[in-house]
Amino acid sequence: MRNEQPPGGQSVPKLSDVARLAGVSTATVSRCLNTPDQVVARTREKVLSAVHELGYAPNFSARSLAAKRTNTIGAVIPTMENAIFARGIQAFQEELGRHGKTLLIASSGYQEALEAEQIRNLVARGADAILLIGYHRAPELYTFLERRGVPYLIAWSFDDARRVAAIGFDNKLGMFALAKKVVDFGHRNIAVISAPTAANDRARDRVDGVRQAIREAGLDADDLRIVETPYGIETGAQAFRDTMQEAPETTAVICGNDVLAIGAMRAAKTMGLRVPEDVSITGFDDIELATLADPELTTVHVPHREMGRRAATMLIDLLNGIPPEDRRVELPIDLRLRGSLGPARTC
Amino acid sequence: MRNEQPPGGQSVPKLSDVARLAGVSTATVSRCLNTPDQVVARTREKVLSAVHELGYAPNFSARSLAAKRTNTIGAVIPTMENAIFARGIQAFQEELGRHGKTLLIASSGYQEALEAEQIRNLVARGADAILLIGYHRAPELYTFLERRGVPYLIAWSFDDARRVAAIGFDNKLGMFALAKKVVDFGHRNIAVISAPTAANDRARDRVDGVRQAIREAGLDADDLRIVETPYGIETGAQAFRDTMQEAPETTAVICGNDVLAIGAMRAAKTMGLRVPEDVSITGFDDIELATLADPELTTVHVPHREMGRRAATMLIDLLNGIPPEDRRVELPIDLRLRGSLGPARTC
DNA sequence: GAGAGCAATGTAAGCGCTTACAAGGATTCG
DNA sequence: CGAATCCTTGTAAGCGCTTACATTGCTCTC
Repeated sequence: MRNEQPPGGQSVPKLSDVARLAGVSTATVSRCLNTPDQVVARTREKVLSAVHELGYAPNFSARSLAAKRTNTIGAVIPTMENAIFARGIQAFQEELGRHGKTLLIASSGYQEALEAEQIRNLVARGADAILLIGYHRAPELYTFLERRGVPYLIAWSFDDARRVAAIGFDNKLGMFALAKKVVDFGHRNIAVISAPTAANDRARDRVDGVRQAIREAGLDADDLRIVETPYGIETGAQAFRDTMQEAPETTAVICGNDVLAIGAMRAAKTMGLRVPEDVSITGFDDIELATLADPELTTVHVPHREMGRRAATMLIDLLNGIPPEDRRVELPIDLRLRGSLGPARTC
Repeated sequence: MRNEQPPGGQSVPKLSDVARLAGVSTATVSRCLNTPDQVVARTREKVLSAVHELGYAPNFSARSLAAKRTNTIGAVIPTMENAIFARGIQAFQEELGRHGKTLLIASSGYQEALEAEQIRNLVARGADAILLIGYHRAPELYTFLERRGVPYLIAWSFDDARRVAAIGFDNKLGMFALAKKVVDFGHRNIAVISAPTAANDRARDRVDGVRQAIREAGLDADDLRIVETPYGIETGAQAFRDTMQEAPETTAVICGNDVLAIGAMRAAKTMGLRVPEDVSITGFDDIELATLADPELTTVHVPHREMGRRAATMLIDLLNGIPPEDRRVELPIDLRLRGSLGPARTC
């Protein structure tokens, strides 16, 4: 815990020091701290004042070891760098804090193997429960968690067919609604810039949503130009440039997320294309950037903070033994139609 | 650690299970895992294959309790929501991971009392060392950390006069250079929108930098209009509106950070003010948003990723006993002159 | 070839806490 | 008023690991 005997002076007080000072047993001190109602008021005061006097703080490792519980919740997110998860995770953490839990965050950099490692790592570190983003991962990981008895919750995705605990939204439906609007605006030459779909069900669902909208509009989904590129503004910009060069007839570019869309808008600007007169661009997530862009970005709004907050309470419910099947929440999402989407140019 | 006996079946393997299977003592297994060179190759292989067969993973609580070391580094940052710290912290975490350390993050929401609580919390949770943002905090906290023998590193600020370990930059100097440029552009009616300075030395230093530039230009620093507002795009926008209403003669608004500046730019746009023709706006930090704004934001560039990465190695050095006075790094910062700063309008 | 020296492994004592169980004391009730 | 009951507190056995120290079996050296 400490890497050395504090050179400063006295050593760190332990529970037995408090017990001695208060004139009670260690069990009583422990109870004062954990289940105060089990201790009569007079004793409690004595103990608490001893705690205060010594500046005692429990050693979490010892506590966890003895109690077989760490009060730590783990979360593996694809990235911390972008605002997509930051806001939701912040709310998640705040709510956990309110319940006396600590959050341990790991990021996987959108790499499946790294995610698996991080999950195992969090479990080894004693996470009582784990928050995961999206459903896609090796089945062994799910069985691993179940064997270990570690509850988990999927967030940022929701699929009614899966029986695991989840809070999220229907990525496909959201994108379907948006793509439908794009079609309604008269666009027929549509391109999609997506994050890599191989290990990312959210990205995949979103692309599927576009496809379905295309089909329902009586268009041929095979004509849809789809390009996948890693997450980032610059990659989005590059994908946009490539797309418009190879298919200049494109009038609308549907991006799998706001970050790619912002990149696309920036590329459009440098290419001298006006948005939305020459080309419409849409995103997904409604991060803060969306309304900062000029024109503002048409996108699908996701209630990040609410999702984070409720994910925390759901995870605590799971910890309290509520069965996962009962903890499944689909959040509504809605379109935010803004300036970046306009009627198709009639060339 | 686990909240119940796994319902799935066999229980979690422990070190003694590995020892039994490998036919060695628990001490040998422990050494295999921690100091492999102390174990002869043949034994090591036996042990490792037993580890693999059982799917053994050490219990971190037990390990920490016994070894008095958690391999966990704590960090208390003002907020996770904005990109300011996200990038640096991500790099920090990546580098820690490379050294087998885990990062435990807490956020204080820019509240001094909450920060104190979080620091004590991280220490109680056994953080081997702690990363803090800026110097400003109650002296008791510093003595607390020193008494506990927990090394700490200050980041995002650098003050050569302080002898504690730090990696950062000179906020005052950076802002001084920027403000000088603003003055060079002919601006005489300058306003400052700053984050609250009471508990934030970075914000304070930046304002001081502006003041000094004003004085050195032979202007009266008392004429400088300074408004403080909490961190956020919308608060920045509001502060800008107030400023321009009360002092329409203002030709340049120097913001304490990019987020406030972005808010100001947005407000300018809605007020029909052209940037930089009618009013120049500058920021500080050079977050991603800065180059997405239109016009792009003139700001002070901070090497976030490098700072995060090096903070990690420095903290590990501290853990290895290198004295804090030797671990003090001032990073260079430089101006990024972009479109949002132009000559003062000659009304 | 015997003693010294060293490398590899084993033994066992905790690390600081929680909690099952036991014990004592107060309260209630017939 | 004694037995049954409940409430409060104490006793002590671990939780799973690390590590000081002891032991064993080598390899060297002269």
